[in-house]
Amino acid sequence: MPRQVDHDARRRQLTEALLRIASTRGLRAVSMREIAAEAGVSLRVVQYYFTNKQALLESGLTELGARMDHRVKQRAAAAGELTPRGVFAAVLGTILPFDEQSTLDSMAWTAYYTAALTDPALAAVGLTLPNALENFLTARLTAAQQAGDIAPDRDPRTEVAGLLALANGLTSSVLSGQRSHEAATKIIDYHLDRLFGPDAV
Amino acid sequence: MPRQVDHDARRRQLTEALLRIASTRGLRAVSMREIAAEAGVSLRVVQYYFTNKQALLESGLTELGARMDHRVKQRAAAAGELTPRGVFAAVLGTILPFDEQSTLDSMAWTAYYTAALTDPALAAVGLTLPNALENFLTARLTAAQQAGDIAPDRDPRTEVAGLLALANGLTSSVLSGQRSHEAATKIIDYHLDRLFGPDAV
DNA sequence: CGGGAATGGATACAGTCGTATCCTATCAAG
DNA sequence: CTTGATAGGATACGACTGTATCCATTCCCG
Repeated sequence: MPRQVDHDARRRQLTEALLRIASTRGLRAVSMREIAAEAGVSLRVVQYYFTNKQALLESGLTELGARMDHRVKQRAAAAGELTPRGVFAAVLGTILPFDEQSTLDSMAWTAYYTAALTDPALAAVGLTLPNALENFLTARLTAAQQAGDIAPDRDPRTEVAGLLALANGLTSSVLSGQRSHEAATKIIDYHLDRLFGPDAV
Repeated sequence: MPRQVDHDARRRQLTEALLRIASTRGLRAVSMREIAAEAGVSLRVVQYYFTNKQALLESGLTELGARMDHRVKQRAAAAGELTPRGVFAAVLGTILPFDEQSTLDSMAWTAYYTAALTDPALAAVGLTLPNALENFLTARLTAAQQAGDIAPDRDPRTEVAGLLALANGLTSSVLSGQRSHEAATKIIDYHLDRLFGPDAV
């Protein structure tokens, strides 16, 4: 066995095992031993690379945020030159679970969100991405308004808050099987139509 | 000690203790012994009135649904004669946490919702109320459309789905402290204005 | 080439969990 | 007054939890 080990890779491996458990069986099924089994290592290894279970949990949340961030950028890049409406469609469309992996991540995200309601340490880590998203979109919408792309009587921050809440609520209903991904996308498109006007691209 | 005991009252007492724990410390903090301590009884009593922890959990979810149902009717009654818009304002306003008790219940509801994602038994119990709400509001909106209260090109079910998702998403952000109750109410009112027209009561 | 750090296997510890069992009061009915 | 069901206190069980410790490798560096 080598003495030199890529610690970051090891930690990533364990974090991914953690997220796999959390997204399929819930955060309550996450234990040190379960992570070890899922990652195919011994319990000692999990202890070796993470001082605490708490540290492990926070690492999982950070990884989830990074994945979401990466997905948004990937979507935006695939769409090429983006109109203001295109930016919103990309971001909100990325919040919705649209393939198996993003569905699993949304499950894990929901589990973390709930845990954060009664665990301040997780709340601090978990709120950074949503807040950043809201600020980013608000800035974009304010610029779009100054460019005349949306009506001047709209309040950008209120609009963005509503759209993000809508996307989150729709994610919930898609995860619980109440609605399909397509139905949720239609509802978002419908609201974007109302905001940007029906003939905006 | 009497031999005759009101079993329903006993079960309600225990269920309320369970919900108090779930809403303040999360479902993960709910154990048979914690419920006993919270209710001021012995562990044996909890076992005596509920065969399982699972039965206890399902009872908590049922009670949460009943509370929500009761609150909606109370609000609607307080508003007296209700316009179509009034019905929507009452229902959606009741979904949002608006006082301490409803905030606690929303916390517990969120915890249950997340648990239901990986626990089919809970999902069966938990989805009945949301589905009933959606059907009820869709019927109301369809009637309002036939009466000419909303534009004929709107799809009632899509509108209702969007509004319920919005209310749920706003509830999440209020619970996590991202937004105040007033800000959330404003966003809902704003969307109701767009649906019913700004001069509807 | 030998020693000390890096890595991880094996095991132990004190708690807590859900559940089961044993046993004792209490009270309604015969 | 006695009997038997009801109600609940006390305690035990095995499984699982997070964490700590002991010990054997392996490999880099002097």
